[in-house]
Amino acid sequence: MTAITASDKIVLEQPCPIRDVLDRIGDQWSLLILEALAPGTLRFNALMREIGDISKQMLSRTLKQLEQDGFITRTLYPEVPPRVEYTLTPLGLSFLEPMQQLVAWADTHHRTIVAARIRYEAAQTKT
Amino acid sequence: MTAITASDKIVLEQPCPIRDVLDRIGDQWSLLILEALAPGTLRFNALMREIGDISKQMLSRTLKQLEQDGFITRTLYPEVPPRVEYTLTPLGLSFLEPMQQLVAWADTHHRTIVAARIRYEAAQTKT
DNA sequence: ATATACGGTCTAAAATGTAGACCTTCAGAT
DNA sequence: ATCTGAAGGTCTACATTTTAGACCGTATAT
Repeated sequence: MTAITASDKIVLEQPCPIRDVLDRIGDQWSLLILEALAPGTLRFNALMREIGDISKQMLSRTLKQLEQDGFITRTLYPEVPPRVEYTLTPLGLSFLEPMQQLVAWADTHHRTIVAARIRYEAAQTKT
Repeated sequence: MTAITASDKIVLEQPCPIRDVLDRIGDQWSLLILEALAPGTLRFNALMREIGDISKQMLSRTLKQLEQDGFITRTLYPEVPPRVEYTLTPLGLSFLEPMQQLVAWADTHHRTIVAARIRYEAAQTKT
């Protein structure tokens, strides 16, 4: 299911193009990272702070994947201490539009969803 | 991160509404299931066949979560053998629109993504 | 002298996902 | 009469993924 195998080989393409893309961005962190980068370039630790509860390893891995797929660029400034900046590419920027629609939908409907959860829980509890 | 704890209690709401929603639908299977239900009602095993490589357990669990959150309804017809139908609710239907945009984006850009992977791999390979 | 920040990697442990056996009941094939 | 298969799941054991946290090197601030 993942696009990186144990031996770290890149799976270049999967049978279904839709799944190929959704599998990559439909994980726990990708959307959150892209959203964090929407306002502009950020450094590694700034991203960690922005997202709040992601582990370094997952941030590092997910950034690498997003870079592989061309959503972001990684720029290393060989200073000391090193500075690394992550920026959305044109592809990443173009992705923002459908993603913002999703975010807008989430914002509009989350009350309804919370209500559904309460209703569901109530239905389970009785009996 | 998940909305269901080990003791199967429902987490009714999370601090950030966007994450509350994205966490739920941003897993491996939710989008795929909603997409499969877009054309109309489907039964459990029909969904399995439609999606192809989902395990029974994950299908069962994900459907339960989607039902909790009000995206789908589950209707059990107490026949023998039992028939269970899953259908999008109005909320689920309203979600289709932003999701289709995402799918359309994926369809449009997946060639670019595959190209980016090839470029990345080439860049890694040379020493 | 010590602590902190930078951007990670590594390891061990915890959480999550998978495959496949199993359950009940009935219809249809042998 | 017996066996098979399908329905919609659950349960268990195993595999994979994620997490938390130590560690690395250098340099500035205290």
